[in-house]
Amino acid sequence: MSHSCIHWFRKGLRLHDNPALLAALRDCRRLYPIFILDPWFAAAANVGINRWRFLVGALKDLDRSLRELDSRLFVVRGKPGDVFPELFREWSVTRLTFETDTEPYSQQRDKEVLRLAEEHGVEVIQKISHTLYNIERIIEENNGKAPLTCVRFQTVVKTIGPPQRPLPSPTLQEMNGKCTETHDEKYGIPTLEELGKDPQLTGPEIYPGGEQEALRRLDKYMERTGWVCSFEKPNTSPNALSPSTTVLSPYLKFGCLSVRTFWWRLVGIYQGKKHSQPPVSLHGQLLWREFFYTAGRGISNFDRMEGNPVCVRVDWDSNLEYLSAWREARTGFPFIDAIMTQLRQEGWIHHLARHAVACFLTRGDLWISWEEGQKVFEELLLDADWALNAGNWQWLSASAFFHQYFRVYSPVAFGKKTDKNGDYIKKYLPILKKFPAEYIYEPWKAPRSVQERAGCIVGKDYPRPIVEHEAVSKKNILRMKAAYAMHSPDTGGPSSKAKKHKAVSIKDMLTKKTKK
DNA sequence: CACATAGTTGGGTGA
DNA sequence: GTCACCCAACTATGT
Repeated sequence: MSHSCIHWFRKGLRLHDNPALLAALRDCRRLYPIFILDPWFAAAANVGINRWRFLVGALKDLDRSLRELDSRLFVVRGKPGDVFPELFREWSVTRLTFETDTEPYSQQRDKEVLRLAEEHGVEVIQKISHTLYNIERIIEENNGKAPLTCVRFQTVVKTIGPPQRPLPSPTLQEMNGKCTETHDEKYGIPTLEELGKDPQLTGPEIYPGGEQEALRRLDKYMERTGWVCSFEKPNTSPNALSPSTTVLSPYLKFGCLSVRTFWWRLVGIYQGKKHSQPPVSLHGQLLWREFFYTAGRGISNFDRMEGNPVCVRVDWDSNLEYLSAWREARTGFPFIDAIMTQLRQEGWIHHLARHAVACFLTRGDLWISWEEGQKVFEELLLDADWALNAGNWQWLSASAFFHQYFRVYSPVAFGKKTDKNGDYIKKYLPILKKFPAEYIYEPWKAPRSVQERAGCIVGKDYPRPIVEHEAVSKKNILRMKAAYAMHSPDTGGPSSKAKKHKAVSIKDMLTKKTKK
């Protein structure tokens, strides 16, 4: 019982399955659970108000749970590099624990903190619990490179074996009497005002942050065992009026929910039953998360086109007018605008809805760089997660992982498959509420008399489409073809393959002829 | 090295 | 409503 410990919460905003927190409690006399908030960084960060609210909710929930265990959360203001030396001295700290984070930003930050800890004679314990696997181990098992296909990824993790089981939360007995300082102001939970956000600007809080809500939500969905066993992602609807999937992603992103807890709960439900398989099953969804975490760790410049070895170089346009129209939900395509409205208001949209708007922004129609889309999602999504965001944007823009660029989502046809009447559009774009179903996806095609009866004139009350989908997408497929011709999968850059490409095309033509 | 195969979730058409 | 097929021809991986 000799240690004075800081447990540093960053992600992993939970008590369940928190190995670093449990490590802090061993031989511990005093425990300081902290969260560091850099007000300068907060003001500059590309984080929308909904995600701030989610974070504040998660911190409040964490503080409440810690109080039940006779402890408290200390929210420390400042930069980690400035804060730690002070705290080490003030609290006579001998040990620092935190969860491993594989993002480049975090790696760099933690490197500096490790140095400071060493300087102050503080022992550091890091534990892996944000991912199912040790991401570095996956890369090692794949000969030092991140796998680029899901099949390969699955093969590699199979050799490692099943993920570790989740650990129990600390008990009152373990925590008791280790927190003697009380505080209200200095280390209190921040308000939205303190973060420079106007709480008036928030909508209804559909997905409140916090571990308690995460576990409640998990329980709610895991009760439906039939649904869980038959879950296949492509068969869920992007435009259901209430989410057709679990919306556990924001809770996984902040670590309010442990991915291992989720994984093993699914194992329990699958046990002895016929169930869907990765990559489309719920287990599959968690493996996709690992897949992109691995890519983010193993591929340099993963959130950019330049210097990113797996990313095809495309001559994207910069078109502020198109970009703003997309971001502000006024492209004139109701399906796209409804999705972008839901994103801004609620902070979550279905995965396939993300596909539709991402394809539209990039290779499908507007020919704008996926990096611009990445920034908008980074701001507005509650579940914005660095590696997943970058990876999925590359996927959808056919820049990496996915290469069948001739498969284009139609901003008109795609939504009709699961919402013929356009109820989803009417929910998020009330101006179109009175449009008859046959015109709801293409209001510009409605005769003037129909528009008048619906009380919505296209071009006045709702925008005309900013591009003509059919014409643009055909042209863009050819532009993708050109980009691929210039791309070398080995070096990333423009390449020697341009020459080789001609020969390949001729060869393809020949084989085609012989086939026929 | 050559070659075959598969790839989480496209759209359109016609049977 | 469901399915097979075509569109045109990509990359990563495995044999």
